[in-house]
Amino acid sequence: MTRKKSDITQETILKAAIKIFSEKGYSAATTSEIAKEAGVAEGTIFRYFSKKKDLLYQIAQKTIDLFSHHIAFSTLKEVLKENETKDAKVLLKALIMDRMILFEQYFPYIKIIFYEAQFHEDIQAMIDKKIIKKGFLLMQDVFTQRTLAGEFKAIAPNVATRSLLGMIVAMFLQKKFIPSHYFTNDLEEEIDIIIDIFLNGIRNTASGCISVDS
Amino acid sequence: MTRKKSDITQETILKAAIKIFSEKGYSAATTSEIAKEAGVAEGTIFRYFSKKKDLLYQIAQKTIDLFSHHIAFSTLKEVLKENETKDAKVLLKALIMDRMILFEQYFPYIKIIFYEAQFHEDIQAMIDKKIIKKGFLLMQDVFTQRTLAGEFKAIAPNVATRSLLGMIVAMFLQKKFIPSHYFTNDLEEEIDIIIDIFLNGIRNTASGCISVDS
DNA sequence: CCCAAAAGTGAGTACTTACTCATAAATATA
DNA sequence: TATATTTATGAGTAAGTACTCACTTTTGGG
Repeated sequence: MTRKKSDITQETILKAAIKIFSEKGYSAATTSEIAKEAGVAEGTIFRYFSKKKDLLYQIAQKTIDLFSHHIAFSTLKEVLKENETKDAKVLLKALIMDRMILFEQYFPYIKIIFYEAQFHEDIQAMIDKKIIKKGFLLMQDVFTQRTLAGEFKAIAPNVATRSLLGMIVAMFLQKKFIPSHYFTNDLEEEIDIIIDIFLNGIRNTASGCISVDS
Repeated sequence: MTRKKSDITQETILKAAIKIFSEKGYSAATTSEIAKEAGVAEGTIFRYFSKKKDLLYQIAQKTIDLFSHHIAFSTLKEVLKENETKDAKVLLKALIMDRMILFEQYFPYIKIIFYEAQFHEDIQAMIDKKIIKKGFLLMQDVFTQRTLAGEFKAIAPNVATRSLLGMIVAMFLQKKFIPSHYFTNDLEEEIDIIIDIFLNGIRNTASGCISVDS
């Protein structure tokens, strides 16, 4: 059995809305433009979404659920489990690569919900509860575990998580918005540098610390 | 001699616009609301700014100039010079505290221009040229200098700069938007942790490296 | 092929928006 | 005080805007 026509139309409209919202922002986007992008009459939109705001909320809901349940934490957990016993360097690389793919793939979605979260407290609360908190908890487990094992210092795991995230997001945004003259051409090389900073710092250990590599 | 009345009115309108823009975003903000906030008639706005967009551009221009010339780089340079010979820890702390104060003070301005940069390529170009590039160049000097002195590793200075910035911005945004349950109550303590991560990494040096503190 | 239900349409509506302009008020000049 | 200039006003306007609804088209089962 083929999918119901109404489902297809609804999805087409949602996709068009995501495109226009992420290009112009929610407020500057118009329903007529979304209709044009979707290839339907303007009235059709309102058969599926009672208000313009409903479009935004459904996009937010969908994106957050997507991240929360199916993709984000299942692959994240997998990556974490796969590399549980491996070196921190290997674990972090797998982790970051996994996150980069997600970011890249869902960039329009992410742009919309993170921007609109500013103005809609309910969206903000959803992101906080279903993405940030969960993600942080998972990461904190990793840090706590390796701290107990003596591999990591006893640094506040939330600060460590947020710092790593900050470095990655900064890289990603630079790649997206000002890719011109700041980057090494190789993404993996750059990630390696970030991991090295995160694990070992930028201070020259030769001067004050004798490194014993395995 | 007192200031011309027209200058005062113009500034009042600009301030009102900054408030409304940063609260609702440029598109969702209305000229009638800005007029109300400024305590003037709607028509008055258009005696000083021919279009609504002119408001945005003047705000952007003003903010970028402010950052570029007067406040940002003069104090940044001062901080750098003052701490030139001191320990990296001291330098970075002075640097971050200085940036935090700026961020805090001009948060509404920053919000507006960084958000609208997405949609206005000219604003994006201005930010890139007058803030990001200049700031990065200054920071890179610091890193290059200390790398040559053997204090820092030979890590790509742009990546190092961006990583440090990413960690700070991540902290700042968390402080602004989700201050509830992630933070140690003490900001300075948190900055110390970030600097420690940045300089020494989170890996436990005791296991593979013998630290020699001064 | 028929017809009822489902899906789609787009002109129309009530409202808001950025922006104008003739007029009024405030201020400066003499 | 009288007059010229600058500054401020807010009703008015044309151009959207989100959203409605009477109507048409499409779909699928008997």
